[in-house]
Amino acid sequence: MTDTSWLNQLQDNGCRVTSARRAVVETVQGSPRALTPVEVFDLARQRYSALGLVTVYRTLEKLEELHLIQRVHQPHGCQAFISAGHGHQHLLLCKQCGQVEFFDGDDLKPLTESIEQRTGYQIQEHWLQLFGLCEKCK
Amino acid sequence: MTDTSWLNQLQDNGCRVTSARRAVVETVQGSPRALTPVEVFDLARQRYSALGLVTVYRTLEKLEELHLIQRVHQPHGCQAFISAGHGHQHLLLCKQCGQVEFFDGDDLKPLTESIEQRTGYQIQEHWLQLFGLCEKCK
DNA sequence: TTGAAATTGAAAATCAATTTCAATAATTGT
DNA sequence: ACAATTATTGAAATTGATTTTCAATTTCAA
Repeated sequence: MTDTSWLNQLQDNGCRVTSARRAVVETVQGSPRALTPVEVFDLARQRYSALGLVTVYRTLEKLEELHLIQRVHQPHGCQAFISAGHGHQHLLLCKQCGQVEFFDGDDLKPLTESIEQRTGYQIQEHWLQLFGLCEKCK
Repeated sequence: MTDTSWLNQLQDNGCRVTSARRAVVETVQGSPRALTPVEVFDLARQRYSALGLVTVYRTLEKLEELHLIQRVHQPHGCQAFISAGHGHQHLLLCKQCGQVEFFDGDDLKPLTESIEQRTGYQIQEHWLQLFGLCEKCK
């Protein structure tokens, strides 16, 4: 998915394409790591120096609504965003460099069914995240 | 694990046992749901009305350090705490009433090994959470 | 019982996130 | 191209959560 397509999607949802949004979109889109709003702000200002932090928050909110980005939960904090995976995916995070990757192929059916049996719960969703070292960092 | 034992563990780690801490400990210990600092504050003041919110934050911090409680991450927020499970466990959360349960029996080895092969990552930890409806709520 | 040291709550400070608002910029229809 | 409409902007003010500071109090070991 390219920058243009993100901007197009924003446009298709009644948003206008502006320099501020372009800067935020290009920054988040091009990052292999999850970025906090302030990190996005600092990086995106290299592209558009008049950018305000408030606009970063607002743009991230819109991008999240459109499922173009998603929040990343970590032991240290949960304010960071990464461009979203497609469909149902799980996260793989490098504890060293912060790189985020997605993987699918989760065959959790047997596990969830056994838990449903054991606990009486009706399971609707699951979150799975793996933490480790990426190829470069290990 | 009983209240006394939590207080004993605090004491063993150089802390003093006070009315404020007793109120916080008893509140968090007895809750089937994850509680935010403010929720702990409101509930614990029923036991010790002079309690201050700052002390709640400080006590929760100590209890987390001793692994007696743990933070619960949810889509809506990540500020809530629940008494910790023993050993490596996973969370099962009721989306209706907020009840938290633990389960183990995670057989994720095959999955993580396959991901290591596929991605080149060296996986060190994993987080698994299931969301659904508990027996009463479904 | 006493005295040192930890703990307390209130107030102030910090930090993140949201709201308000007048000025500006992007689109639409002409 | 142009004006009119409407969304978007950044700054400032606001809110809300968490942390720090500090003098008074409480715990506990001797």
